[in-house]
Amino acid sequence: MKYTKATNYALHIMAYFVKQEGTDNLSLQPLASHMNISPTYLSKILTQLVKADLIQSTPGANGGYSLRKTKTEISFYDVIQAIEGSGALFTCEMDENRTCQIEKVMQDAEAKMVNHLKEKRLVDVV
Amino acid sequence: MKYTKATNYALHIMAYFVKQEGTDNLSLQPLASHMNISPTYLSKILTQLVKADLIQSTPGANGGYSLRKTKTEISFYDVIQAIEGSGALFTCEMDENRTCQIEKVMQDAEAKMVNHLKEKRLVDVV
DNA sequence: ATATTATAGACTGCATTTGTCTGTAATTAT
DNA sequence: ATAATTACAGACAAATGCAGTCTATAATAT
Repeated sequence: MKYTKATNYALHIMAYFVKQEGTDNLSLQPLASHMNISPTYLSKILTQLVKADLIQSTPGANGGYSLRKTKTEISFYDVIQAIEGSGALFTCEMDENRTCQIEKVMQDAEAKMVNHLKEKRLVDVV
Repeated sequence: MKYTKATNYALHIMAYFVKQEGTDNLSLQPLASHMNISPTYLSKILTQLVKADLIQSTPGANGGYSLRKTKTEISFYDVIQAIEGSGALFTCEMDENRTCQIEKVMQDAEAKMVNHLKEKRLVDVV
């Protein structure tokens, strides 16, 4: 059980946006070189971040990507959720009808982690 | 990102051991029927729990499986670790040399969850 | 010895992740 | 208008990991 590589990329991408704050839009090609992944694959990750409304894209010459919210507004959880989706870490496969005590404990544990990820913002890593 | 079904089974198996406390060894076939999975697959899960020293097995007639520690000693984390291994939830794929701030935040978040799972014992679910 | 139990490892099928390839759409500069 | 520049979308393929089966082997009690 582990977060995907795509999530790893997404977090680093977002951190990079923060570092480049104030400069022009970042466009796909240079960003791909910097991240050392192929432009088309990077594009798919960026599109997910766009759909989650964390960054915005503008096509055409002088276009590119830029942050949509401030670095204090965007939490780690926002970025992770944009890539991983919002599925629960554990869902009981048995006892589907009555409430499962095991599931309850697991959900409490997950909540502890999620709270931390919601509190941590992009600004905290730069 | 989600815990595997095997982990789900393992937690339920361990809870069942607690419920059956004081009775004879549980053997594979009946346990498989109760869990509604195939004996061979169940066997693989149980073997992992044996290797993690959470249960013990005795072959031969009247053999079977039984708890190795008390229900107050065995934590959720012990069981999960037995199946999932002890890998980190997030490891930075970049910045392998210098310390990665993103990784640090993720590890802190994971620690919050792990602490909860270490505090919760089998006895808490029955 | 024989029945009963667990153990080990090879193997298959399936789902997901990680990419690539190709083409399309939108915007801007000239 | 047209060309250059940019992002977007979807089909596709390879690799990985998970779920589960099959078959054979080892250990123990009676």
